[in-house]
Amino acid sequence: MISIISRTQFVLINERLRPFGLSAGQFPVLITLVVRQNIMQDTLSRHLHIDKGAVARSVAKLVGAGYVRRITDPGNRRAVRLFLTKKGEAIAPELLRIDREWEELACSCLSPADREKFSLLTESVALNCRNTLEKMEAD
Amino acid sequence: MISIISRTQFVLINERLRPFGLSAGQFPVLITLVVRQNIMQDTLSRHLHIDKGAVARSVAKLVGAGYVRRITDPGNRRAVRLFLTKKGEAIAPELLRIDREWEELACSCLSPADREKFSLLTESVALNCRNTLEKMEAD
DNA sequence: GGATAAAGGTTGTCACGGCAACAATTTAAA
DNA sequence: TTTAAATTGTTGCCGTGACAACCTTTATCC
Repeated sequence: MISIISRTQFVLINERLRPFGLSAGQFPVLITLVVRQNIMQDTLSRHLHIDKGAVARSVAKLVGAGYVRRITDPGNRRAVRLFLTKKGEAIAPELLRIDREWEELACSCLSPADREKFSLLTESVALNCRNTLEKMEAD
Repeated sequence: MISIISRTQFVLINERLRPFGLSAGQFPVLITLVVRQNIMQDTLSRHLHIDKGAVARSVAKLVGAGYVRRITDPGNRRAVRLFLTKKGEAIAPELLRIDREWEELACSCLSPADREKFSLLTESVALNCRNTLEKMEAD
């Protein structure tokens, strides 16, 4: 069931981002940068629990499409800091709207109390999954 | 958060199926056949909400690996009916165990009441997602 | 019976994330 | 100070599901 939800999100986001020349893979990175800029790719990768390689590719696409700039970190030449461009900032409201649209599409069948509950439980499970998996990988 | 859970499941199932020469993409099909055989690919696709092409590929792999047989439907030459082979039946207990392992990994952080709640809410959301998306596609 | 539409499965193409390997840089340890 | 380990980002490869197009068969309609 979980993967149905996940896949459906992918389809919707893909469709909504197409007019911007983007696709679903770039959404998590973009929406994170809308909320907070000046972060490294590695931070993004860890925050989103997405593989470094995938983040790098996503960022490369966003840079290529003109929505994101990379600035080399002044204190660490390996690292880059990510910022939205003007073009990126211009679509931020639409990205947030798409995010809410998805939320509404997914949870319109739930009462407000159940929405809150679902959100909390989902977060618990997600973090538990990551923690357990990381523990297993350390073994 | 939902995609984190989904991706984690993928990683775990991938690892658990590797000794059988299989991967996560085949798991939904296999586990469905453990529960119920003699179904068509199209039925599988609709039941799992996975694209026909993806199901066809998954089935092809399972057939190639010796876990599943295809029998042409006696009343409809387009359709095939899917059955587990002896080899497939032999690993059925392990598949069910893996399924439970995943469930435990994901939900070990929840109380039994919350597990039940999460399961119900997830199912509601998933079906709502599919229904809404299909309605959108009909427009 | 013939024409058209729908159904069941196959194959091509694409973008995606995971895993792995790598290079360059930075940090930690000896 | 030197060496080893860790960090940051890049690229290769793989399997996956979505979308599309296609072929054959079946169903529907006139």
